[in-house]
Amino acid sequence: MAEELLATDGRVIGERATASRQRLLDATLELLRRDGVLDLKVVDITRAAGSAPATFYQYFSDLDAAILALSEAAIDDEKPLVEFLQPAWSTAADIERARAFVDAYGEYWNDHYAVLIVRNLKAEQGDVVFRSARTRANLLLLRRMADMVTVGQEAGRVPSGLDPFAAAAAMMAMLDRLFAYQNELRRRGTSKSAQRETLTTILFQTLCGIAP
Amino acid sequence: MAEELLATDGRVIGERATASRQRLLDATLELLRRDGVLDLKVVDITRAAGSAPATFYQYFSDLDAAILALSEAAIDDEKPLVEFLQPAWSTAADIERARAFVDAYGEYWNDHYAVLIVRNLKAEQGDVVFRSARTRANLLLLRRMADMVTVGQEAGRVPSGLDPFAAAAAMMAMLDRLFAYQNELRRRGTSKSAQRETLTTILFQTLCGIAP
DNA sequence: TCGTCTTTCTGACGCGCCGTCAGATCGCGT
DNA sequence: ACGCGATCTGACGGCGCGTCAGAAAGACGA
Repeated sequence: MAEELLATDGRVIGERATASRQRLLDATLELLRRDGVLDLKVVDITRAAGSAPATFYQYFSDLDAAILALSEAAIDDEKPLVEFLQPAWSTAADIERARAFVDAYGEYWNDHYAVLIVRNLKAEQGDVVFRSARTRANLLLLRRMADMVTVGQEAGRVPSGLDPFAAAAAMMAMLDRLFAYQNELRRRGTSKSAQRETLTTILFQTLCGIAP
Repeated sequence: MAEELLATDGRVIGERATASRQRLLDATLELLRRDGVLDLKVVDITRAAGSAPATFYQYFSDLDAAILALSEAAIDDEKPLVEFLQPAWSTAADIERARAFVDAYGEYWNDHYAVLIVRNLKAEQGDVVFRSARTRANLLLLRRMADMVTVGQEAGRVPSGLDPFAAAAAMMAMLDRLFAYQNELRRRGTSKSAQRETLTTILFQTLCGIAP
């Protein structure tokens, strides 16, 4: 652990510098939450962190580098979610585990939405570095889900027309956007719990092949 | 039709001005495709359109306004998709219509992804204008899908745990990201047709309640 | 306590884009 | 050919970017 953090000039940084770097990251996250990427400015970040603009460039080559660092931090919180997916759901009783997974994913998304939105944007626009960050973040979950589909297919519960990995990706896509439509749903009078229940049902049915 | 287009100062614009405006929109779209939002600059747009920077501001109050105009244009191409959803799929034979819908949606997304990505980003970040644009674009489809779920529930094919509108939103979310994971899928060796088949199956099963 | 060396921070600068305004240019109607 | 509304533009002040040389802050031995 205690990764050897580097400054942009390549030198290993000490304790004080690490603290400064972290203050900059904190400020970046806060402003990203408040203003969104499009209005994110390094001057504002350094103002918020109480340092000079030049300091920012000592630790990050540009804004992207800082956002990427935040993305990497988010990955750590995604990994534990895989626990909900193994062993594979196989009986109707496993619906509880599906519900727990949906809840946990929602919480994860809620904690990190500001960063995840940007990471996904960059990945979709073809940025290789961000794409690889997303892949690294999602691959564990994707693989588990794909395995669940395969298991379900072997048991004859899941339609053989499903490509396991594509189905997993479809479910991730659905979850990734769990909150994208939240306001529309709220306005239509759909409660949060109805939304959660709906996602659970679709997920369970698709991955496990059993309609609750 | 032939909307009365306005300049930023409120006057109705004539033929020549409309052409200029359109040239600016075309350039905006092209650069949006090529560089993404984050690197989109009005100087570049006007350079590409062969006019002075000031001209841009004659027709759009800022970059957002131009992107919004592009979003509105995309809506027209989304509306026809509703035809695939009515009347509601009710028999196993309707799977063909589901497949056609998935294809059509994919094509629609392909034509407009650059704009749609930005529209969704803005909507997710709380921009009211863009959120309303997205709602207007999606509401027809969402309503139809929700109706299909209700019909399926009444026929006892679809789990009653599904909230019709939330399920529709989940399917839209999944489709919205049809291409977000495309590269990951391609790299894993999942063919385009397998992906299409998978989406069709999930969509059909969720909305219609029949596993193909 | 002091001097020196290393680490870390910063003020200031040149550059390029933003958004605005006053005035130039266009082209239609007569 | 002239006049006038419609349309376009060059130029400008302001601001954020990213860089660099050097200042400040600690660490450490004497």
